[in-house]
Amino acid sequence: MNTNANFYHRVYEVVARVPAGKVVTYGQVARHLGMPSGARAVGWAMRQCPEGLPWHRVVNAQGGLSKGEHTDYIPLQRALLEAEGVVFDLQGHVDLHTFGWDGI
DNA sequence: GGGCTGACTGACG
DNA sequence: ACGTCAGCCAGCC
Repeated sequence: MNTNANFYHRVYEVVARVPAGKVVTYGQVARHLGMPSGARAVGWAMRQCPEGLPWHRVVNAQGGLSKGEHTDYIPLQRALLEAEGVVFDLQGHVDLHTFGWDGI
């Protein structure tokens, strides 16, 4: 197993396994890695923004990048998710009950 | 070794 | 529903 892999590497593994049209939350990924409260650490890993990684499938617990420090990538993420079939509501967030990937 | 920052989350008023 | 505080983990100075 890749248990020896670094924390951020595991994050990329999980995100890369997220199917198109589905989204996962930082806390969900963190929880999967064994850190239920390590959502910030996951966010730090995402901040690296490695190419080839579907970072747009990673959203916050609200179902979107609603508001925060870096909001410039929100419209980009929304465009990418919509291209995969994800639907945003009038509030600008995704329904995690429908598009939330429970295969994690 | 100590402190600060950050693509977060949950709880409280 | 909204604004604010504290907690959490990894990396960097």
